[in-house]
Amino acid sequence: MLIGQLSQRTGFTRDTIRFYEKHGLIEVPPKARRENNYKEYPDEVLDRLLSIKRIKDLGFTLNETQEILDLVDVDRATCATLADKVNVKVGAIEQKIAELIRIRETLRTAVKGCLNQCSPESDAAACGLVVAK
Amino acid sequence: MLIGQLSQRTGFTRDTIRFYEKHGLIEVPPKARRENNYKEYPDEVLDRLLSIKRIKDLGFTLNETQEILDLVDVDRATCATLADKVNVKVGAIEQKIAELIRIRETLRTAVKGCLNQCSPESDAAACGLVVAK
DNA sequence: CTTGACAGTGGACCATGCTCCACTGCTTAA
DNA sequence: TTAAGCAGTGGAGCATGGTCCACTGTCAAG
Repeated sequence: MLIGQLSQRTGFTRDTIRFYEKHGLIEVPPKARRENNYKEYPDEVLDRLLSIKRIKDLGFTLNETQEILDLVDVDRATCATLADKVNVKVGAIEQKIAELIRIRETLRTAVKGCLNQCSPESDAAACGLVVAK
Repeated sequence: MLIGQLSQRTGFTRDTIRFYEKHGLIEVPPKARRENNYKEYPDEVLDRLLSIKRIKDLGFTLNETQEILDLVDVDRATCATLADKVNVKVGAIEQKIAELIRIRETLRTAVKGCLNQCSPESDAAACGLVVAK
């Protein structure tokens, strides 16, 4: 399969696919060239790209994505190992959620405090809504 | 005040303060130089940096931070205007939270599905925990 | 007088994840 | 034959938020 096909089937642009190739997320066997020097991507690369898409959509970075794929492909990881990795990520996500909730509450509280103290036309510099007093 | 003092009092490194200066988050009056060419930062810069710190800690980007400060300092914004801006940010934060929760649930579901189907020693490639099948 | 700590400037570099560009070569249809 | 469209390569550039480095100048203590 040529890169255009691969692009169509995965939704990644050619540039993105080449970017992934540069960065080792996908590999093309060095021999996989047509006579005209075009790369012939094997079906496994298609699968790999679809996996990358799935994993990325789950909020993993490209580095993490590569780690996960290597865990599975290279290290032939067990379900337990992979589940551990996913659980670590779940923990990280929960921290982020907690942090965002904290920030949201701070902002909400600040707005409420402003509404109580100030008229809508008050000078924002004075009420300490966001800016330090 | 010299930059070292400013750094101590704000917790920003000199490099960071200079970075903010380059990018227009803080401004030093061109005349504010000692004879030896050292910059004499007025107290307003200290306040400004403390505001930047507060706003950044609330999850705003540097660009947003600058916009907020300009709104207050340059446009002498009202509380209503600023509160609007903050509410927009709250909305954005809520979207992020929702997205993270969605991802967390997907991951949790995947792990559960794996636990049901596979023994811990099963080959991770087979169970579709994360990798596309 | 020398040494260290501080000040100044400009620019390079880091991670992240692409995106775009230039320049070239191959293929295919009108 | 010529033009469009796809393929290849290498490298630059973008946004974000710094960090670090080199090189130079100044100041204060011993």
